[in-house]
Amino acid sequence: MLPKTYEPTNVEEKWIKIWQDQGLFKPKIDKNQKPFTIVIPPPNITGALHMGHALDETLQDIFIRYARMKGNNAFWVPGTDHGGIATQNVMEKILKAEGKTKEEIGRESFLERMWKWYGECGTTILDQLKKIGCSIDFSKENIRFTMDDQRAAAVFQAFKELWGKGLIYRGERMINWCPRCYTALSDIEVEYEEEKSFLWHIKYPLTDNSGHITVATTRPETMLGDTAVAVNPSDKRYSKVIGKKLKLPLTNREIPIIADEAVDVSFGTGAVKITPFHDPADFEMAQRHNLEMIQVISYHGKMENCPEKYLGKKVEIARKEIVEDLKEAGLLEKEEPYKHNVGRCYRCSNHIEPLISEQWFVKTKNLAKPVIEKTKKGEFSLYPENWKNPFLMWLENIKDWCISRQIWWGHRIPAWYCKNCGKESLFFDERGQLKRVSLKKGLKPVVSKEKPLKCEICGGHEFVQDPDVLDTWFSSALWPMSVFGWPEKTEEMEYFYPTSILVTGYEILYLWVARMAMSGMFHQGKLPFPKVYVHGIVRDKHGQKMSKSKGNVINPLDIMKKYGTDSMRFSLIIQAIGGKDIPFSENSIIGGRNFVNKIYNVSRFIHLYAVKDRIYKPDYLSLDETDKWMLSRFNETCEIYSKYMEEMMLPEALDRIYAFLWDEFCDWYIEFSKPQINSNQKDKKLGLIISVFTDSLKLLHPFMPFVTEELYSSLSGYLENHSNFLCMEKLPTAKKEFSFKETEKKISSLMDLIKTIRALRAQFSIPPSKKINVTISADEKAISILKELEEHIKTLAGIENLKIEPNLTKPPKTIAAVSGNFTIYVNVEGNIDIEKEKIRLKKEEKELSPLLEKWKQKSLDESFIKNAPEPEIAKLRERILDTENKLKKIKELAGYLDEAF
RNA sequence: GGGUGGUUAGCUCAGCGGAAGAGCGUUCGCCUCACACGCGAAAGGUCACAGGUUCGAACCCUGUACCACCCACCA
Repeated sequence: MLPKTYEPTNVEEKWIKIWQDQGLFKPKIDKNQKPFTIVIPPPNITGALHMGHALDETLQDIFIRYARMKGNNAFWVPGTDHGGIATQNVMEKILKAEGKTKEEIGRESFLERMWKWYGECGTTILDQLKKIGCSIDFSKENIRFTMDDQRAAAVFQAFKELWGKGLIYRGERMINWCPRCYTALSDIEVEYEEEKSFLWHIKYPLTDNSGHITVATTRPETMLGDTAVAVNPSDKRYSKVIGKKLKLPLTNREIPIIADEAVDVSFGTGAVKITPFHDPADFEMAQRHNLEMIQVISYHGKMENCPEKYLGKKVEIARKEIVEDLKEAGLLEKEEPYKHNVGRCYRCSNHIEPLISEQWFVKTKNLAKPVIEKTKKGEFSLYPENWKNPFLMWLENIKDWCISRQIWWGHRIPAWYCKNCGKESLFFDERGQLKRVSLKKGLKPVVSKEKPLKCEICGGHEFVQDPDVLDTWFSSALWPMSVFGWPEKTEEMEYFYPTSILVTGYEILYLWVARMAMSGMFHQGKLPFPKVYVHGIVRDKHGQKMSKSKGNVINPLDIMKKYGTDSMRFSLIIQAIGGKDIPFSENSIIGGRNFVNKIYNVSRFIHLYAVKDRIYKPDYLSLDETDKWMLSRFNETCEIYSKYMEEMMLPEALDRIYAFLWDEFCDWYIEFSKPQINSNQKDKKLGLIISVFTDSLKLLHPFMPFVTEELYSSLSGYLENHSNFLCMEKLPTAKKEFSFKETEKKISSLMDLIKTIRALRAQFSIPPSKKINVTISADEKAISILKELEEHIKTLAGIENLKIEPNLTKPPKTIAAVSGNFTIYVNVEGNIDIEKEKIRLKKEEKELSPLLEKWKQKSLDESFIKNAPEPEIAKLRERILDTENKLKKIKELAGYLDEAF
């Protein structure tokens, strides 16, 4: 005898191994078959997968398995991402734990450690993908990595092509600098967060001693780098001082008062301190007015180029001291509580310093254009559609992309410099390593994959490579091409590109999706995929983002271990409606776990009655009414399922199978069938049960691969035709000949009847073990329908003797209820509380009467009759008739009550 | 400041023009020979608020109020 509850662990391990060993998911190029391809959003090799990955991978696996079972040549391209800053940070932490820094061990050995880490962590991640059930071929040669040789070739090619067309340039711009990660970031790698702070009002004295000007700032420490104060030219308060000079407090410098339209008269004091080096708006203004720019905050986030007192101090500390010093000098007018947005690094959460720096950029305006066009034309679509507008808006306002990072882990920028020509432009550290490059003095980079042999300008032979690496998203942007071997003209590229769909979370829509689309258009003239399925973020049960610091992280590995992968997949997907965020808690898995157990028990039921190694087939020539009902329900389920799947409405499709299997198949059909399973009808019934159940498993398989594969395999011995693997089976489709609408109506009224009797039993506390005697009355026609279903009523309502008679008046010693056209009389012995019974009937009457009145009024309403569609009117009339009938019967019953007992 | 989504049962959310739904939780009765991770029966909702369109509105329109997220250089 099988255990009562499903044990997922061994089953999952078994199928992971078998699927791989059989090579079922190996990519194959077959020009006669249509490919269905998804490239995985490569997980960063930063550690373990989280709940968001579980969702992302599950969604993709569903698309892939569904496509495979539909008969497409499905290929899910796996791989991992080197993950730039994020991964470097992980390694820095590891080193710190060992008491080392990356500077101490040097660039080369640091990179060695990183590659070793990739070896370990990459494997861990692939193992976890297996556990999630991903139908990926995990053989080594199929796994891609954003930094392996082939991907490196793609990165170089892309860089060269962009450089060749003048779309990559190096320039000095205001960029976002993370002092913690010690690198520049692109604009979209900064996260803004509201912070409570102060607006400090500081007095700047005029040099002519004619008074002072008060400026308001949220960053007093930057005043040390002020090179002007700006006012609006139309601001009468300041018209007389424009052009005068101010003495910059705490320093010996003098700065001018300038006039600029950008200054908001109504904000603060209407006078703005201008720190060109450390504020984007000030930088622009400085360019208009040709102001000096002084860097007072270093790349390490410490004060520099400033009075001795603050030199080398961290920004936060300098801020406090400066405010104190101003207060002491009587120059702090007020300290106003103030909320404002502060930029934080998306990788380490530290404060971002905007500052001016020479970096590599990609010109994006023209790259975005073709993508905008494709999107507007509908050739590129996002699901859900709500993302279309934000996506377009972002592309339309796109800014140049800073692609250089001052870290070590990543694709080194393929730019080389002649040491001889670069005497004034190349800066080396004490170890002789190139640490900084400036092209301001006209040094020309040579873009090349290998070290150039000879300088074309001076004939020199010594070259050094740019010390920076590329933004990790630069290689990710090429992923849908690089995975197929681009820029080589490979067969894979030819066959699989463009891919079919991309599945990812909305948080990387701009960071990744937009850039893939641009790269695809630029390098291939084709989008990498026609549509994107955008899903939400897995949050905790309160809707909070999961984070280590909040301590609300749920680890998918723990969940899978405890409840099984199928349960987790079910629970995630059933909630993933419309791409919304998912509030996930351990509690929400229980529904999935229960469902897995439920279907497992269906197989248990089958095994209990079926004879081993015997073939069971449905006999479609001798179907009874319940068989037809069930086939018809399954048929509709197939129809709805495939409609939803085609529209990418996965949760809705899953919900339909769930409801079919649990409510219709288990709760009704199996129950209907039980008496016949103990009779000579057994084989026939089992045949149908097995057939419909295994077909349901097929529909369910993309969502819950392990349990369905396991059950299918355990049942396949009963099947006349079956594949070796459920995952390679063909999906069942709806068949017209199995749609029995009349039968559905009939059975539905039968179900109502049974429910009414059960309710009656519950109301009068008749224990389930006690069989009852029942008489059902109705008109002749309805009676004839009931007669053939008599047995089902008896078993499902716990009836000993059932009499079905036309037009009967209430027999003595019975309680009664009305269901549709039927009046039900249940014999009772002993004492029944007549008052209670009266109250029950009165209550029902009270509920129905006003409704009936309302409907009657409506049916008489001329404008309703005139405007409403015909079926609607008919429906209402039928409802009125039924209700009138029912009310009449209820009143009759109430009347009889007194004499009947 | 702009944009997007949300406000429906105690909780998490479906439904998006024709009698208010699911899962979990709650109450009552059942270890009925697949399943107590189960079965049966129930309780529980002026569908945020105010107008409007319509024969008819949770659903469409217009406002309002909160909530969430995204974008934006207001010091």
